[in-house]
Amino acid sequence: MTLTARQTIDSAPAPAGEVRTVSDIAAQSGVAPSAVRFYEKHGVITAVRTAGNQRRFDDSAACRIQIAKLAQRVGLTVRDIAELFADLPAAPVAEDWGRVADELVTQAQQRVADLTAQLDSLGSDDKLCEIGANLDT
Amino acid sequence: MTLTARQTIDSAPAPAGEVRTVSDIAAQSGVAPSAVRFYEKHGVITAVRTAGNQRRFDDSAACRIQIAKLAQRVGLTVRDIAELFADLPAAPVAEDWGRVADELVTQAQQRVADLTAQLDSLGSDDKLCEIGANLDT
DNA sequence: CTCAGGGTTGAACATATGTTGAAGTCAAGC
DNA sequence: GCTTGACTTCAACATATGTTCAACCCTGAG
Repeated sequence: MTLTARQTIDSAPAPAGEVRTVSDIAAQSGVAPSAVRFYEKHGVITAVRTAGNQRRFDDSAACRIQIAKLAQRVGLTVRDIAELFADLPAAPVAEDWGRVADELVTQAQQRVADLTAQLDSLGSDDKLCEIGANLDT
Repeated sequence: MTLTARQTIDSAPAPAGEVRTVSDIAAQSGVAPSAVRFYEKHGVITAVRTAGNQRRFDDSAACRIQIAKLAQRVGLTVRDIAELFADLPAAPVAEDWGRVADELVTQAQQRVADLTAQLDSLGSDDKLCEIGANLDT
């Protein structure tokens, strides 16, 4: 452990609310603290570290997690979600959230569109799936 | 193993195509044989057994699996899918497939509707998620 | 009947998504 | 400066969704 002069974060001008701990985010987002650590590990949220190596989150973390839980319900994986958030700035503004929300809804709708298209093609007569066979009984 | 007079299945009047093996279904549906066994174990498909204890499927099995893969993409679990198929008759007719497809699309659309509703409520000002905060910078 | 190819089970492994617990460190009030 | 509660990491466990492997059994063609 050669920790080379790590300095406390409040030497940087934190924009305002940068003091959320793991428990804070867990409480705000309604998941377990272990899940918060899991999401950080997988890039869904990001943290800065205190001089003592503890995670500190900003307000956006709880929001990201709540969106992530919604995204999972429509079939996105944690990796998908991390990518969805990839272009979110550190301190997102309403516009940024709107873009992410739009993109998420678009992806979800695309999946449903794929679903209906594939179901249709499964039902079409020249396809593999004999939906509509044995009509002679 | 007290096997009490197990008799061959072709003593019953099989409706026509009841001779698909695991490999057949795997090939037809584009998944691995191990997945076919997995889906049977979890109630997504059903099999009858030969006198020698081998699985035999009808044509609907491949179709169920293809639908199952689509359903997974929109967030349904294998359990969800087994339930979705619960009211499918043994030899489904086009109508039956149609009902299942409709139900699946409905569920998928419901999930997207939930997504948009929840995203909206996250964005609304009196809610937890301060989407639209730090507009003072 | 024999034999080759494919089926059976069960266990171990693999990935995704988390949770729990142990052992140790940090932070903050007194 | 101590104490207590929260935080750290790491490993093990747990569930969902499969795959792979070993050992053994069935089926069907010749």
